[in-house]
Amino acid sequence: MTVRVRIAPSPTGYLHVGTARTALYNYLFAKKNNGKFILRIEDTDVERSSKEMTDIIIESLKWLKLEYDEGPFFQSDYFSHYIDHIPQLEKTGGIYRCFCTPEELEERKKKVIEQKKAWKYDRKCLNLSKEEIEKNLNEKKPYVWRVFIPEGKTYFDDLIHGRIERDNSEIEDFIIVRSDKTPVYNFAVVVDDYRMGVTHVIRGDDHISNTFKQLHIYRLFGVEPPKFAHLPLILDEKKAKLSKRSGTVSVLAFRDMGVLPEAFVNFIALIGWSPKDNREILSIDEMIQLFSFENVAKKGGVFDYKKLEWMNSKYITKTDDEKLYELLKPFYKESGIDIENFEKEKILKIIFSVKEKARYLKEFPYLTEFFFKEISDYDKKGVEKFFTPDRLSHLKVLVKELENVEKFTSENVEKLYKDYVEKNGIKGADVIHPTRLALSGRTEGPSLFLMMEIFGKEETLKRLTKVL
RNA sequence: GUCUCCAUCGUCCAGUGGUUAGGACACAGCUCUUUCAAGGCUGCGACACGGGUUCGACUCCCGUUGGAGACGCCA
Repeated sequence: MTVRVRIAPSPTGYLHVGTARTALYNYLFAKKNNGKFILRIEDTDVERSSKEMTDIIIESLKWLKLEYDEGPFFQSDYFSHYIDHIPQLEKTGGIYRCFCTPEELEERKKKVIEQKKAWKYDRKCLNLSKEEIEKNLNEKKPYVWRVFIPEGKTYFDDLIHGRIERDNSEIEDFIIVRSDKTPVYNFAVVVDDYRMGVTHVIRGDDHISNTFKQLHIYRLFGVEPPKFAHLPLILDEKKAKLSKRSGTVSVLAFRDMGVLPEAFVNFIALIGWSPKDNREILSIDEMIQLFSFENVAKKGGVFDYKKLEWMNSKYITKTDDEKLYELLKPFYKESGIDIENFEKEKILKIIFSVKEKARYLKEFPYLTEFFFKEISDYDKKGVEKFFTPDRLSHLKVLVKELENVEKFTSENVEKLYKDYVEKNGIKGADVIHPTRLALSGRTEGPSLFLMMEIFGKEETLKRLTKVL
């Protein structure tokens, strides 16, 4: 039997980091087993679903390079389809009409909770007589369909947790069809997963309680349920389920910060899973190779921004300059610099000069902005420290010598500085720091001699002369 | 509150009866260096607790405690 898995986000918000990781694990499992990865949009909540969000979800998946083999399918396209199954289920005697209004329910629920008891639907409509039902129907009273939960126990063997069991008395007679005839999540999921031949349901463990309900629907259909794997949740610093309130959770927000998709995927993969040998940097192919539920943790994991930063900087460092050039265009544009207006070779060198420092692509413009604009203000402390009379007098001499350099390469410039320092018995820092400050206005930055080469002779001399 | 899940360094993971309990991030120090980073080295730092089982428990069982999740005509 070929493996078929799905990711089933609801288009009521951006693609969440947690959903992204669920998608990743589904993807890894599918690829590992030569199976199919399906995208299904769970939009049965018409009120809260939107086309924009659907587009964002698709765009997010695309950015992550988690390509789906089938879909996207939309549950809203099958609305009538779900209801078609009701007569079949009714015949089993496993579902029943409930005419209780939300208001009535609310009232009864309140009373029960006041007595500090757990609320569960009280089955008021379970044993309505044929006549009563007819009467209600004739009066056009709205009703929902509920599943009757018999006595006993419900259990399943989770691929990650092992057997999970729950007494049926803990499961209420839940609703599968709303009074407006639309299916509720638990019902739509079962119908779809079955229709699509989903073999493994891999989802967050916040769905465990839904699984029990869904199992009862499978039972009524007389159909073998799929295998389940409930993933531990991704947590925030406070160890609560990661949510909008926890900070940035939208996948595209990470893209916009300049996180590389490969780094992001690598990072989220490692929350809740790791290869046996503790490797940290893994390509998607390696992950596919190594993925197994045996290595998936049961415990929820905190989303550690610091580690993401570290990993992203690793990926940036190893990305080649040409590729970075392409990726960086929008980030520079956003800060008002059109790098395509400059000589590409020069931009490539600029990128190279700071790529080991950047943690996010977004940092490049700031890290390199002095290459693109004249310096008007110099670091205050730096000025006090480095623009002293003695140091400036050295610079003055250096400027003259620099003028005579024919090939203005970092090697040649460096040699010139080294020779000068030795000849005059001073410290390299005494001329290097003032030079850096004059060129960039900063006390820190890329390798100085490389900077000089990038600026070229003319611009270097211009900037140096300006501070003398 | 009820039910379910979970429990190794601050954080993410290794560890599946006998280990000096390992790696990574973070943090601190040292080193390298023209600066900041990066790199290299070192350090700090954990088996929640209590009972069993066993010759022997971080590893198995049971409790306790703690944390999380679910308790919608949301998904």
